[in-house]
Amino acid sequence: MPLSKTEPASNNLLAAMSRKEHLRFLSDCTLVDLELADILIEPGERTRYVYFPTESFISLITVIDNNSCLEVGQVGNEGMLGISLVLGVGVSPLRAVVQGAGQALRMDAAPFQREFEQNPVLQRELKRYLNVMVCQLAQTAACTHFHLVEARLARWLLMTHDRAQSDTFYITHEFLAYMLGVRRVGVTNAATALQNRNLIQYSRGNITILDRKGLEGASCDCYAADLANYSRIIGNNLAS
Amino acid sequence: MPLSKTEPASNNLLAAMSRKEHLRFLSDCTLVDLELADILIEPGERTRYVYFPTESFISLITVIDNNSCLEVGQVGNEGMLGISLVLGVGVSPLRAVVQGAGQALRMDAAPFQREFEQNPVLQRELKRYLNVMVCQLAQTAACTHFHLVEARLARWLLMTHDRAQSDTFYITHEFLAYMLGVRRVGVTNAATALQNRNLIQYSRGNITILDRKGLEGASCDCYAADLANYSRIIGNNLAS
DNA sequence: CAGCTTATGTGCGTTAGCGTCCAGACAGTC
DNA sequence: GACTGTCTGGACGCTAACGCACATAAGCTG
Repeated sequence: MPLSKTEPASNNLLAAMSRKEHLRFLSDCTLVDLELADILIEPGERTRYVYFPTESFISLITVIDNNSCLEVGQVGNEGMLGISLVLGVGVSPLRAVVQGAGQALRMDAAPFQREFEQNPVLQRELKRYLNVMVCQLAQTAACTHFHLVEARLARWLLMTHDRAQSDTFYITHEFLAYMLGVRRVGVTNAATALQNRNLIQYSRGNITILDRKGLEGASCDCYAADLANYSRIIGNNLAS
Repeated sequence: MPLSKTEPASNNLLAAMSRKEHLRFLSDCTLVDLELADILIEPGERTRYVYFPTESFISLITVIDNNSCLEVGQVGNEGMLGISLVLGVGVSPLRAVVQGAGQALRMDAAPFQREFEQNPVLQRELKRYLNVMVCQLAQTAACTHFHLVEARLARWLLMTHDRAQSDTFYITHEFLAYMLGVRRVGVTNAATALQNRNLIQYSRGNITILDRKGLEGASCDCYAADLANYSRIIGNNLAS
């Protein structure tokens, strides 16, 4: 599918390029629709495509002991899936699952690598972005270990809210449990607590953020730390 | 201190360079002695030096909530401290603490970046190494969350054994607790269990690995997974 | 509207790890 | 040989999260 001319699909990583570079880059991209729960890559698989979400967003998940899962990162229109190609490595260590349906720009790995080699602006952006991911990974490792499920859930909701481009999104407790690496019941309890405080409202998978400020208070500081890292390294305004 | 001519100090990342490149690289390095428990950098500080351990090794630690700590990586003679310079970012997200005293090659950040720009072999090595670190970070995040202290301790001992170049090294339970993000008593219990199984022997901080194979059995699979990642990406033989 | 599937809520007993305190035990020092 | 600081071991009650099983409830399908 050629890139639609009517859609002003945007991804922050590409925004810094000159108009000319940007157009050339887009000419190698395909605009695809990502569907909820699609698995874009599994650990150990070769990276065939890179994705630049425009409306969609993606969870990066570590799989351990053959079944336990833990989300260790998210990719929205601020980022890119397949970043390890920047390091010349074409095998993913993580599972990537579509968390929010929508469009994304997709490019084959080979042209992406060629483009990356010869585009200093893109290099700068992607290297910084990768650094942000590394910081988030470290933060998440500690957060997952030290913080209570309720605070971690609040953080997750905030991160997702930033990427969902909407106050409402679809995610069941079951799936959330799989992201946070806890029991479904643990999520239900934490979610009930947040709902009782009128911070969120949910029903059968449809979650609405009612009180963002309140959620920020309920979240651990990791959310704020991530944002601070992002703006220090990339220097823009992901925060609403 | 100029580089001693008698010491065949070696670091795996530099080994792939040609002899000429290697010598030029070393001419910009200083051979330094790292002392146990030295803090080489704190989160948020600028990277003034990069270090290539030859005999020494270093722990990378996430600091969260102003006091909680968690080790998320180790740097021995297979690696480098200051790797984020590869991404053009000169601020460390982590604390780096000397875990094993000994020598390391140190270089100022500026000449390192110049050298990196113009040395494709070094680029390839360091990019791959960074990829290994990212994989380990993700692995550690999940391991820390899902695995029991005893298994995590065994993993830590194995990782350290690989880098200590000796069956005996110095680390108190107190310090170990700080690495693993648990109570000192938690470490004592786990260590006692391992000692009772004749896998290790310790006294007042001096730990000796008695039965490496046994330790591998007591460890979670994360140790093996890390090794597999390392050899897949870098392709050498860190494993004993 | 009947029946099914999916999502959420509740209620057990169990457990790993926590925070805290204190007791022993070893090693170096005066 | 007594003193002191450091390291290790054990005990206490506490709590977050676990595993499991079952009960409601909301939407979809026929």
